[in-house]
Amino acid sequence: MRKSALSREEMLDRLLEVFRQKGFEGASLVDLMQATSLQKGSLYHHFPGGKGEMAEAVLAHVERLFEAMVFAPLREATTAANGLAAMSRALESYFASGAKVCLPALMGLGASRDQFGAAIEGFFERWIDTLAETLAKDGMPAEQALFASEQMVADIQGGIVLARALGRTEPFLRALGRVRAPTAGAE
Amino acid sequence: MRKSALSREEMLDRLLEVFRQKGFEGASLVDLMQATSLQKGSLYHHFPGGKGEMAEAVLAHVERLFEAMVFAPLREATTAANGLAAMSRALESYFASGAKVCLPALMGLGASRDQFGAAIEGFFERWIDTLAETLAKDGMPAEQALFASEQMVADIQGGIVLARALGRTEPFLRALGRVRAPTAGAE
DNA sequence: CATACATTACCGACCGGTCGGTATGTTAAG
DNA sequence: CTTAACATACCGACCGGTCGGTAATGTATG
Repeated sequence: MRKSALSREEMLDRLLEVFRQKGFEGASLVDLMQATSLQKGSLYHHFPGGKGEMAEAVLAHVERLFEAMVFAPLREATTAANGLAAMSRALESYFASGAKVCLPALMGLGASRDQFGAAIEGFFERWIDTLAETLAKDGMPAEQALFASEQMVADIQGGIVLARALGRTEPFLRALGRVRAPTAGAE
Repeated sequence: MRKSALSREEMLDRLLEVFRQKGFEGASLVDLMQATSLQKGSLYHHFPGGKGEMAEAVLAHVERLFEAMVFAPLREATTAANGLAAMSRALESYFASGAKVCLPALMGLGASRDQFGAAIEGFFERWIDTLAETLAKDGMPAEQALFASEQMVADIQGGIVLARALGRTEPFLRALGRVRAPTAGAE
């Protein structure tokens, strides 16, 4: 068997970057070829289902990344404050302080939601649930923890929207600050 | 002069709906033709600049809609609570309880940001500024009002992201509830 | 009132280019 | 010498955009 020039992880990383910058509809095969340094036939060798399969694989890749960078630290944290701090740190680097976009959010807003709804839904459900379990470590009642988690994720996603729209990173960084802060948040 | 079958407002409304559902890249001229019941040549008669000019006009249209439905009520409100309630009501209907998307946000996240950055930035800046002025009516210091406004808009936008991603309207409705609630929010 | 004319809305065929996708190799490592 | 990785030539469909033309309306003129 001939060895692959690019590991599958590396491939998914590069494809992810294209989808993040251009969205599903906006990303052309030429874009994906250039990003991976692969010709069309080679791309279809790895992803016989074409662009759709690439996006599906990339979404699963994003969920794995989050599992390692965000969800696991949340679960392993002994206190809610520690977990929130770890999440905040991870998000700041993954989203490049708000300059880069959340692919599941972008695809959820657009028409690609129809095709990839399950993966998108799973991603956010897992994020919110894991976060709620972390908040419950401080004794917060389950229902309240769920609402507070939903609010945090909404605040973060809105922070990304504003950061991108305004061309400034501060709205995102302030949203992260609110997540870390013990005072603000749910009543 | 021949009278137009569709008023320009009606035209922009229908184009807006297409861009909201498919995004800028995803909306094809055929889609836009079907939505307006106009042939290609007619569309180019009204928008010589093509799809780009249509999107530009639609963004301006959205800002006018918000001016009438959201900004004006905010300015005219005598108390912050009244203004927030009016905004909340307007947003719930405009976003169809979270089922429909915010076009400036969608375009800001995608690649179309490069082309329409100014309009997108203006929209959100105006929203946040108008909201901050409303909060200042209750005596909130200017800087704090600006941060609180930014948080509210972020929370709402995040609510839309989550509502779309999860296929449920509740995350958006709860975000609106937080905006209306006097207790929660900025510390 | 009639009619000529300018103006504008609208139409649909057509353009070159790019789209996503496929079929058929060629290369190289086990 | 099999098999996976990679490459290339090619396809029909669709893309955004252009263009020559037609139909309907307002206005100026007689």
